[in-house]
Amino acid sequence: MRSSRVAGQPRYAVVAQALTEDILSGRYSVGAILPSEHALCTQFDISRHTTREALRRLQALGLVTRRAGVGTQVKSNHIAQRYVQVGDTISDLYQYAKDMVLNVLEMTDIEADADAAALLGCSKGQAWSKLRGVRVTDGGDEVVALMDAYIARTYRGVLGDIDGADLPIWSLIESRYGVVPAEVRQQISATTLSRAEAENLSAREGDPALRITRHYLTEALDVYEVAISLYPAERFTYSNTLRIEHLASVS
Amino acid sequence: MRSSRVAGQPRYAVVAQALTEDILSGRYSVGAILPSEHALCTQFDISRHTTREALRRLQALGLVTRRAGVGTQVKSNHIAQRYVQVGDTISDLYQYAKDMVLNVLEMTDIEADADAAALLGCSKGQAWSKLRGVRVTDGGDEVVALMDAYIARTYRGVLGDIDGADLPIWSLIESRYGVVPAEVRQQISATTLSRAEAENLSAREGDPALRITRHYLTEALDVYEVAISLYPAERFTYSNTLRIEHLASVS
DNA sequence: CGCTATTTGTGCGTATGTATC
DNA sequence: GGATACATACGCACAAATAGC
Repeated sequence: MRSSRVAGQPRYAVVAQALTEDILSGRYSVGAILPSEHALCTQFDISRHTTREALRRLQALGLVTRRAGVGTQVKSNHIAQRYVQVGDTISDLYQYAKDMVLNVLEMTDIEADADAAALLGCSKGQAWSKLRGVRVTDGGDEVVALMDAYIARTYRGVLGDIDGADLPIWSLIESRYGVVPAEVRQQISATTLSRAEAENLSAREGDPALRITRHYLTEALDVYEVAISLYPAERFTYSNTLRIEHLASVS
Repeated sequence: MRSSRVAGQPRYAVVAQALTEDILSGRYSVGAILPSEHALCTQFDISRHTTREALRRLQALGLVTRRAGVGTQVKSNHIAQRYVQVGDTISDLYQYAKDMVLNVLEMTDIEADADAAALLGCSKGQAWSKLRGVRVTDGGDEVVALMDAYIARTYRGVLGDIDGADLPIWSLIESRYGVVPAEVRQQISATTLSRAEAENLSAREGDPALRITRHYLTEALDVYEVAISLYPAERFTYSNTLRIEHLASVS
């Protein structure tokens, strides 16, 4: 009978380790097809069940994909170490909205001119709605941010929900249309307040401020909302935690 | 003989779906132990192999954990939608370092006083090294950022590698010590340049700037490096893309 | 403390279904 | 259709981890 363990490791782990090393070292290059399950069974003198358990590990590591009728194909020659934004789901992006409401100052329907099209990442002439508002603390006594937002005409129905809302606009769109942002692109820069911006924020012209621009994209990578927020320096700090994602080890 | 399929779905998928619904609906609450594999086998009239495949799916969704001798425990009652920082590995955090080198202005060994301990998240009196430097474009003709960095004394060996390096300090630590940041905490705020800062940056006192503070933590959540970078507003924009992570469906 | 019962983990054998070429 | 490869599914046995007596 075959010994079921080698060096205290399960047999499938030994096989997974060997195959992993072969892939990382380039002996099986990306795109190549690994030996079939049957071939691996004889090569390592193990049952098909054990072979499949080993290949399952490689799959979990993102090294291979498997398809019936084709085989096990090498997809990557390195073990990805991804960083994940922590916090339950997307709530870190809420941070600015907690205990705050958005008061709308003005709202207009627009068709994208050249400048807007460049900002929105869409073609000229597309139909959007634009709004300007301020985020104020729940009591309404302190203005935290001035926000310009662009919303694709498809989701125009949320415009009525926005004034006084304590949620971000993308969240209102999710509630009403069931559309979740598949991708969020942020840009953060420092700037100084113009005269008009300072007035809306009860601040002084020339004060330093943080500008955060967020593009919200659908699964098809179409931009459907853009929000540009302006925070006077002392009223807001953006913070962010990334945690390494440990993929299951092969050992 | 039992039919191997129901409604075109594999049997394990049917079971996984049923169990998932039971968990999401709260019939099995968080912390509860699911019926044993044997119990599920008789309950659904399936083999243990099929039961285990179904439970594997729940595990992949992050709904349960399994331990020999204990059982299958419910860990979550919702399917997480995590956002992942895109880009290969951690390279988005490189962005500021591409084609730039760090010129060290001064380096000192310190022991954390109250202020430093608060900043570093360590206890008073701990041994650190502190350095100040500027990131300049590769030609050396333009200063992009002024940086203060604190490095735990354990990794003091990298100090000699830093001057002229075109990599972030954490990367130098990784090369020399094999330590990868398990968690990175970032804080981004707007500020204005002090007189001394402006001189180092060839800018004017009072100019707006972006301040990015990053804490790098080990797996044990010990802070081992802190970097505080100051970027004059027009010289840098922080950007960031989060993408939703689709976990495998149970069906 | 050791013993036992329970539960999951590992491993083998076999058969059939489904996808691809 | 046939050959090949992975997917699903049944069965069995023993090992390892855990909890409770």
